[in-house]
Amino acid sequence: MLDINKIREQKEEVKKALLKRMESVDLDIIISLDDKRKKLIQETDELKSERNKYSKTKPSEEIIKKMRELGEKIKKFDEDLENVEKEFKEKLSELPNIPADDVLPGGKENNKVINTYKDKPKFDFPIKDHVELCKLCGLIDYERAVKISGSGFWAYTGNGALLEWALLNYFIDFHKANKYTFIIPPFMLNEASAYASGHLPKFREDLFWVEDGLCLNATSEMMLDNYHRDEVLDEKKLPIKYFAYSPCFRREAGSYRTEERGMIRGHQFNKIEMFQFTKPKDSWKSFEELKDNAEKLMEGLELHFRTVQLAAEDASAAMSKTVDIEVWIPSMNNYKEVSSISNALDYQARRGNIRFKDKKTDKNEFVHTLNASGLATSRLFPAIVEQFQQKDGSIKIPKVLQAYLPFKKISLEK
RNA sequence: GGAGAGGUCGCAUAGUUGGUCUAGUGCGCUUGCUUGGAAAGCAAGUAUACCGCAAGGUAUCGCAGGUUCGAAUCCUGUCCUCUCCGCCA
Repeated sequence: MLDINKIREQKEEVKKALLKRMESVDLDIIISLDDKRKKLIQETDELKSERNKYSKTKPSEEIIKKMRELGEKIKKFDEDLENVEKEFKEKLSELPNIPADDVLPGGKENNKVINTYKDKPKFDFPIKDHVELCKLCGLIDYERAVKISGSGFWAYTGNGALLEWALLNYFIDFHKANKYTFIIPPFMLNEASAYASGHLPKFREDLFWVEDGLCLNATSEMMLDNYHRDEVLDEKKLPIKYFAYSPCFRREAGSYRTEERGMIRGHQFNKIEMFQFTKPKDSWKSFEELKDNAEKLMEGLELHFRTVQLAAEDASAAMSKTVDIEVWIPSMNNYKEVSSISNALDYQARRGNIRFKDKKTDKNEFVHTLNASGLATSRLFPAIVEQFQQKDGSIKIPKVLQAYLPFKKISLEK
C-alpha cells in the first residue's frame, strides 16, 4: 500500500512513475475520497465529543432524549464514514508500488540483462534433456509420484534425493556464514496472513486450500513477511536478516506447456528464501547484498546464468524493483528463473503494519522489506543435470556440492 | 473431542450492582534533583492511530457485532492462551 500523504504531496511524480506499469492512473479519485473521509471524521468526532460530554454523569430526562437523537445521527455518520473508508482503502490498495527510478516502463520486452556468468556450455554430442538423464541415472521417479499424488509431482530418489539435499545444505551453510538467521516456518498459513503478504486476493486460485481454511505455503516470503506483522521492531536490531527453508505449493493451473515438462514447473518444489527488514535508508544497500548473495550461490555451482532487471509491468505489483536470476537450460534453449530479488520499500510493511521506533524523531516508522530466493532448486536440478551431462549420460557434480555428497559424479543406473 | 478458567497501557496486576476509567497500583524505562561517582531516595514523564495550523478532539481494555442517553464492565459470535480428561498416525 502506498502512503496517501506522499500521493497528495507529490501527485505528479507519483503519477508519472506509476504510468511505467499502468495504462492509466487516476489519483484524483483517491484524493477526493480522502478529502471526503477527512471531512466525515471531523464531523463525526464533533458529534461524539458532544455525546461524551453528557456521558460523564447521569443526565436529565430532557438530555437523554436529545442524546438519543444524537446517537442516531452518529450512527449514520459512522456508516457513511465506514463506506467511504472502505472505498478509499480499496482504491488505494489497488495501486501498485512506485517503480524505482532505474526501472524501465512496459513489459517483458523491456527487461534488460545486467549480468551474465560463464558461456553457454558446448557439447560435442547430442544432448539429452533432464527428464531422460534423471531416468537414466535414477534420480527422479515421476511415474510413482504421479500415481500417489497426480500430475505435477515428482519424487527425488536415491542419488537424486542426495543431490537435492546437498543443494539445500550448500545454501544453508552459505546463509549461515553470512549471519542470516535460519527459520523453518509452518508450511500452512491462514487467510489473514496471505492477505497481509499481498498474495490474496490476487493468487487465490493459485493456492492450495485445506478444509480448515488454511492454505499451503506458496513461497516462504509469505511466512517471513508476516513474521513481524503488527510489531514495532527494535531499531538497534535492524537490519534483520532471515533465511527460511520451505517446500512451495502452487496450483500452476493451466500454465503447463509441453516445453515445461519434467521439474521445470510443478505443484511442489523446495526453496530457500532470504528476507530482510531494514531501515528505509538502508534498503537499496540490502538489495545489492541480496543480489550478490544469489549470484554468488550460482557462481559456486559453476552454472551459466544471466541476471535480468525486470521492466515495471513484469515485476510483481508490490515491488519497487525486481531482478531475476535465470539459469540456462540447454534442452529448452532458454533461461529459467531460479531467483527473484525484490525491494518492496515500505509497501508490504504498511500492509502488515511493521514498524520501528526511530530514535531521532521518536516516531514509529515503517520498515522496508526485501526478499530474494537463495535459491529455488526445481530449475537448478535440471540445469545441473543438463549443463554437466557427459556423453554417456553420466553427470559431473560441481565442486561445492561434492562436500555434501559421497560421490563426484553421478553414474548411470545399472 | 469433552469440561473449566482467562485475555486490560513494555511486564505484572486493579477494575464485573454500566456513568469524571483511557483506565489505578507495582515493576521496568526516560529525564531532573541528590552524589566525588553510584545505589537508595525524591520529582516529573512514560501506548498507538486518525482529524486539526493550533488549542484540542476522536477511537482503541483479544477481535467482530448487539443492548443503552452512556460499556473495560451486560448479551451474542469468534480467535487465542492455560488447566483437567479423552484420543493419538
